[in-house]
Amino acid sequence: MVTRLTELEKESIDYFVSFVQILGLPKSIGQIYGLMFVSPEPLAMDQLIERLDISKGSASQGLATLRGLGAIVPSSVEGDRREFYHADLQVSRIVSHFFEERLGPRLENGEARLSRMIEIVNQDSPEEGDKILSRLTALNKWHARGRKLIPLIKRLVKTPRN
Amino acid sequence: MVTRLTELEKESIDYFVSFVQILGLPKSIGQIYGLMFVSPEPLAMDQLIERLDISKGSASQGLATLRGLGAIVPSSVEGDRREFYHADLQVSRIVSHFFEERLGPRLENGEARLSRMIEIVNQDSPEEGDKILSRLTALNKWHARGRKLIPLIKRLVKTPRN
DNA sequence: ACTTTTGTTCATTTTTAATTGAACAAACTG
DNA sequence: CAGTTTGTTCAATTAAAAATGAACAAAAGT
Repeated sequence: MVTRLTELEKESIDYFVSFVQILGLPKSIGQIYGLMFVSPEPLAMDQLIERLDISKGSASQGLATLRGLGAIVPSSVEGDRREFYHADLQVSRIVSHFFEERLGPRLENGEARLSRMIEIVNQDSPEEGDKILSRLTALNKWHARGRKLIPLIKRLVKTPRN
Repeated sequence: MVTRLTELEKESIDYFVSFVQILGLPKSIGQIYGLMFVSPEPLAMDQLIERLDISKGSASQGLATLRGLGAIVPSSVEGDRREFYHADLQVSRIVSHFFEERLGPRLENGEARLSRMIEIVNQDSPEEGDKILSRLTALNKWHARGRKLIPLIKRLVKTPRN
């Protein structure tokens, strides 16, 4: 890193880097968000590039992703042509996005595959397939639970009570 | 793949490969579990190697991980020295393990880092740090929620009601 | 009109993670 | 006890993901 980062910034960056990695997002996104999170003023892309010592490409891509997540908000600065951003406190957006975009489609895809499997067992070997069928049925229940889990998590994650 | 797999096996393997990838586990683990899931008889390591066309190393490592997760159960076959395994239906184990081993430690680590950050702000800039401090406090609430979320998910995932 | 600033895109490079297979160890076999 | 079978470990290879930076485009300034 070219420009020295404060202790606070370093901590925040590390914090969010490890956070986004849980969700399988690239490190650079954590760095960007981490720096913005503790920055009182909004930041522009070239500031990120310099302070985090990342490439233009990573910065541009990272900002695009964070914008897409709603995790950062564009904010213009008087007399400056650049686009500035500040962190949106709604970390919930990132988490919600994760569950909606990542888990949701997989659940659906999984359910399709699952019915196909049940069909196969029923057609090909309805006799000896008992054991397998019960396993597949068990899996099916999992999907039902998964479907319940998502809105539940989203609610927990969104409501800022207590 | 050397030995031809049935349609059912292929579907199951694909299903679990994409499942374990959500959790960030290697593909080979999904393959192994997927094949076992639809296998009426328990399977030994060399059968996995042959049917899935994976290496000894992957098979051994994969089995070790699945054993560690409690996702497969050793079961001996009369008159055969090899170690056989069958899939444990408790998929919950895998999910629980994920939340306990992966999320838990990160939460703790995150909390430590968070208090450090709050300390830094209080020491270095108790005046102008108001904004940042409120952000950090917001984050703290997130940890509280995360802590609540884990047992909640584990309960949902474990109880086989409905 | 042309020069500069700001930002995006994407082919290449770098980094990271998973897989392989040879070497080894332990347990059985005859 | 020599040979075989079964399984683990780990250095080297391969494959997948992320980061880089040059080329390009769009808007602004002069």
